[in-house]
Amino acid sequence: MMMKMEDPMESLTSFSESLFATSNQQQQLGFMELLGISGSHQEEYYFSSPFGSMLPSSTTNGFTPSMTTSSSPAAEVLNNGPATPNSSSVSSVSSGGNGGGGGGGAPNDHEQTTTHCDKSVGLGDDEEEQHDKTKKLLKPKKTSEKKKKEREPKFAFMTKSEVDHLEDGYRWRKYGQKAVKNSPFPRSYYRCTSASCNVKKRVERSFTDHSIVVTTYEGQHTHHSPLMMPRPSPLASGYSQGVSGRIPASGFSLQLQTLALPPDHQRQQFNNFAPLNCGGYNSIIHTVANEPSLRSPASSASIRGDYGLLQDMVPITMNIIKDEP
DNA sequence: CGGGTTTGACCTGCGC
DNA sequence: GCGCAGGTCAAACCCG
Repeated sequence: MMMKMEDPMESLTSFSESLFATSNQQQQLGFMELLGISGSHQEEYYFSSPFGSMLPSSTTNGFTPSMTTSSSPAAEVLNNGPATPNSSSVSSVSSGGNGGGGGGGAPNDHEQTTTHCDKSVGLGDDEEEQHDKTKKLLKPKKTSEKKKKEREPKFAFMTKSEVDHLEDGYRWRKYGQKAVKNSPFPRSYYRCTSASCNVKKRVERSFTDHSIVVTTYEGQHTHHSPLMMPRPSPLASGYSQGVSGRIPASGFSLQLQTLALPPDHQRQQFNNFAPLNCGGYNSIIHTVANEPSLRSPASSASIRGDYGLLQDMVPITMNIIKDEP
């Protein structure tokens, strides 16, 4: 739909600028706030991972992640850093535009059951017809709903990772996959498994830099992260402990590839990625080494528990994001 | 058996 | 109006 490829460099610039422009206005937003509580016209936010070579260190001093206050339906996008030849670029954006797709009007699982309609009415004689009707019955709902479904705020991350589906503390159910034009990588669609939660997310890889995963969240979780709840899961427990007992209202974590940058750069970039760690939300970014062994859940758990490192790297308070002009 | 994934078909919006 | 691309559905399949 409105996905358009743009010049990576240009995108990065505009993206960064938009971020800077709004950083002062959205200084203390937590991740979930960014996710769900956004300005009425803020529809999609893009964060570029502070890790990896995505962001040139030269830009980090100014790159203050924040929401874009793009008033246009399609927040302009991203990019990525010129630091490496493989810098990715993500295109993007859409304002959720379509919202619609088949069944489009049924973002929620429970709503999907709306097959209510008259599946039983006027059943066809044969299966084919029945099947056909079943599908067509979805239409009334769609059309009956407002023309333009309210657009959920979106929030995108660019993450340098070898795994497509990054662990973020929530449980997701994949409900679709689609080939993306101009990209050899398919886009996957996930929906939060929680019944009353209609948060969705799209996961796709940057076709310019295969190592970068673009995750776009849409909606707002109406529940706590399953992984944050007391469970006999090493990962969950490790994480909980990792945050020093502070169970986030909305946990969020990302497994990111470690940087091949000096500690100072890591710190700086991490700080610049403050939104994940601000507003009182203990959103955490994890660094995961390239070693496959470290990408296993167990390993991730161990890393999660190592909040010391994160703490060392990331101040709980949002210093950077608060940087005044 | 329940829950998650795969996949082909369908629907919608948009650009031409 | 048509075609394209994105988004979603849901049956079939897979797996623990």
